[in-house]
Amino acid sequence: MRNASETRIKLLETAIELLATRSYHDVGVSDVCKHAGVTKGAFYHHFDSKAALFAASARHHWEKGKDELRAIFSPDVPPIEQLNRYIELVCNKQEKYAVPGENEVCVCPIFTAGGQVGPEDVEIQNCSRELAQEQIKYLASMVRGLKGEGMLGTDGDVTTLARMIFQYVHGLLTYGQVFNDLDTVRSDLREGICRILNLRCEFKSLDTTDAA
Amino acid sequence: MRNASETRIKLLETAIELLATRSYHDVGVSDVCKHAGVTKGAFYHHFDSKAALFAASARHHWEKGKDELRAIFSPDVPPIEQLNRYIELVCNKQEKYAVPGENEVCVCPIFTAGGQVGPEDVEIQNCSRELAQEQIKYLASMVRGLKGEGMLGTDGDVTTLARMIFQYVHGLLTYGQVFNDLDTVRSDLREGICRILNLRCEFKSLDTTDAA
DNA sequence: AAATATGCGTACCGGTTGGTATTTTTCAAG
DNA sequence: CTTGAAAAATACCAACCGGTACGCATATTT
Repeated sequence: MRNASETRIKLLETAIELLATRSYHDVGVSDVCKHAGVTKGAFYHHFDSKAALFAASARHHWEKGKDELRAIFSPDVPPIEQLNRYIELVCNKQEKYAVPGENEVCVCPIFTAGGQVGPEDVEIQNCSRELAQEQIKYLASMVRGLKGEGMLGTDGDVTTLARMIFQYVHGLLTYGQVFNDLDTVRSDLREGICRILNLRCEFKSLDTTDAA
Repeated sequence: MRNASETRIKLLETAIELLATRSYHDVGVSDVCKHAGVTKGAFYHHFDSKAALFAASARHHWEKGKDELRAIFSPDVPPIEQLNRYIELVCNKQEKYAVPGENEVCVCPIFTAGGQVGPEDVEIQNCSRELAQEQIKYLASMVRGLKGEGMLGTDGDVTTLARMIFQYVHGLLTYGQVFNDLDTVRSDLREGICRILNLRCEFKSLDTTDAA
């Protein structure tokens, strides 16, 4: 009777890990078990179903990363710096979850899964929507900040812009995954976001001291 | 022995149709057969495998739509009009393949499938990449046109911009599919593309007579 | 210490799915 | 009309996968 919550967490994190580079259907319960070093008996002791695992897994992953997000999008951080850190965060995730040589690029496992299951898997879809919206909220606060400091060339609804960034980043990552091309992801990420925001040229550089 | 090529085409088109609203794994060979009104015997007479069907299906779909694309991106059509027609095309696909009430939004079946299969399904992935690149080429010619007429606010590499539009549209459609929200797709599509292109405000309207 | 509950392993089941073997039908050439 | 090959139907299989039954060990309770 080893530590129960430890096993549970191991399963949760293994699930997300595998989902980052493979599709929902490609990641089987047995896969997760094998990688987590437990058996199916243990699995179904902790979770009711495969869908339940991935929903719980997504929420766990989100909660774990929430502090990081809060730190990045904190009001203490200047908006332009928030943007830089967000971009850096996306890149860091690549290094963390991608498998160099095999799967160079990983997507947002939560949101992607939402698009890979049918309407019968309501649990997954709801989770996907919910967390996407939360992420967009954080982005919106950043956009509001940038707008407040007059860094956006053209006007635009804050929420719409945040949603567009989310959409773009997701599309970019999918592109990167299909082409297995991390370099393009890296180079397009910043420019794509800046274009959507219509960020004034003088603020586009990495150097945040420009903002002064 | 009914018309052989007819059944073959029926299978090809049924496959794409189903793939537009469901994931690659959710669309079974039996599904395709049932919807196409043939049996598995007929199916495996025409195709070697499920992967072969979808690869062929994607190419067929692409070839069928190529004339339309050529018409839209023809040098005879003013660039701004090309953009309008492209946006309209994406919306029209929605009306054609989406299932109102159930699946409001459909994604590009070819490219999406590429992200849903693992590296073992090389056939599908290659096809996905190939056709994505072709589509980007068409977009690039449009971007080049817009740039040539000085309609783009900031400078940018033509191919990069085309790729970004592709990425964005794909991300937007996935978003629409997950949230089952066609309205957002419609409203974000134009604005998102215009922002990526940084299209000068005076050309943003639908009315192409502005360009004069 | 007996009783009980929890954590987890082993073995297995039922349904689905991609794919095959075999037969029947259809059509066209000789 | 015969023949032969393509087209398509029927029936079937092996593999896989999500899920279950059940047993056993370790902890917790009484």
